[in-house]
Amino acid sequence: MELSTIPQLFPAFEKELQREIQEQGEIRSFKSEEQLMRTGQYFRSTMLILNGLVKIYREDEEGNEFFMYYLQPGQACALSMVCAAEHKRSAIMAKAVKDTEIIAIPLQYMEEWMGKYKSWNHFVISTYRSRFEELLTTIDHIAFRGMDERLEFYLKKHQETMGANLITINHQEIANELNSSREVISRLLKKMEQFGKVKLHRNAIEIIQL
Amino acid sequence: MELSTIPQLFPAFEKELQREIQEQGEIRSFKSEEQLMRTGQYFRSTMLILNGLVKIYREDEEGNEFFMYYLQPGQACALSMVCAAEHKRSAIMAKAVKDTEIIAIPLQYMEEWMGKYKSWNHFVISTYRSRFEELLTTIDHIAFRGMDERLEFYLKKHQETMGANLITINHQEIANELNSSREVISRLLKKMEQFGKVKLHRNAIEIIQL
DNA sequence: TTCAATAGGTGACGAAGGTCACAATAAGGA
DNA sequence: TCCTTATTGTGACCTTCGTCACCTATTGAA
Repeated sequence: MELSTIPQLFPAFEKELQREIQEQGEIRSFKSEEQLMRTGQYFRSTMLILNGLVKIYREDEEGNEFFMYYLQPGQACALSMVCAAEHKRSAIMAKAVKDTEIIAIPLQYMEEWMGKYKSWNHFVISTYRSRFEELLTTIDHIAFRGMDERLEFYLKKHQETMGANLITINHQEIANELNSSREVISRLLKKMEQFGKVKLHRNAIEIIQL
Repeated sequence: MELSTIPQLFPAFEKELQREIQEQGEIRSFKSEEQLMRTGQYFRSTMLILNGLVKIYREDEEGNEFFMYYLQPGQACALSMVCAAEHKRSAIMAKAVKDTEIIAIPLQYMEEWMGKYKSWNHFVISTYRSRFEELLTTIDHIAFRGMDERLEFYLKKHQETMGANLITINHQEIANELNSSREVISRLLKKMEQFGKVKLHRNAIEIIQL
């Protein structure tokens, strides 16, 4: 990647800020399936996604994980901002779903830039905003919807984010991400197949009509 | 209230900012039970709570409401910030639970002050932060916990926020706020009474031991 | 090709929680 | 006091979902 991608991904940032990011930020690479953040971890930096794709999960004490939203290139992890700023443990887990590169911004710069660069300030705030809305949507689903609707929504999100109609995932993983069980997901998928919404394959689900 | 309370409630704000708030902000009063914000409404201002107490709810299309968190004097509604800034409809509902006064800050100042006053900037960001955490806690509860635990948590929050062991509320209202049904809440409360955790009265619940 | 591992299918069952019907108890007016 | 209304209690029943047991199908390595 290097010198070209920062201006491309963050065109709204001042030239000077783009330069500082490149100077002070530390690039880290993660293989697909690798964890970027673990629940309980402390942060001394926030992370901007350069390429790849990241999923954000909430975990409980028993290790149940619960998928909340995707992070794409050009976005930042709002939680890493919260945690770094408040010196708190991470309450979430982040996992790469493709090979992913991020750039880690140390806390000190993150704060310094807030006063120094308008665009950074705006970026931080709009990151909070958009994640706030994602969380509200998530709450809607688990509070008001049944597993069938949640599964459809999950597949739809996956489809949009990946830009593909063939989702390569198995039932067990979906169950984990929705905090449900494999059998339930299998049954619901079967029903969706009967309604012509999807076509089931081994290790893959083909979206027909959602 | 008037000229004294702003410095008291927002001591971190610059004198000049406190003055501007008083000049540009519009004070509004709400009786207990009155709605401050409705789902679907547009905002042109954000609101700071001066006194009283406000509850924030998520609503779905069928009018089910779902309690998320309290707002107390000295706090701001993060959602009104999001909505005002993005010119979006409100996705939440706010209701006064005591007689409440707020001060409404028009969008233009809210944005102007972001650059002008460090303390305002910090206030906005820390408002997002704390509400973010509240939402995560809420998600935890509905994703991982049963109704029994959620009810206990609900009562505990109520107790802490009101600073009283006697909660005047009926079972139906609790059910609404937890998006459950009256019978379920009645049964769970009965069970809690048998365990000596609460004592039930008409229109009131007395907290013994949670 | 054989076998073990992985993925998915299915029936039985139980627990949590929602719904319905209706009884029992206040509380508050007329 | 008597009647109406609001609140709470309770049993019966249903749906959704989680769990268990066990089966079948696919795949890939030995």
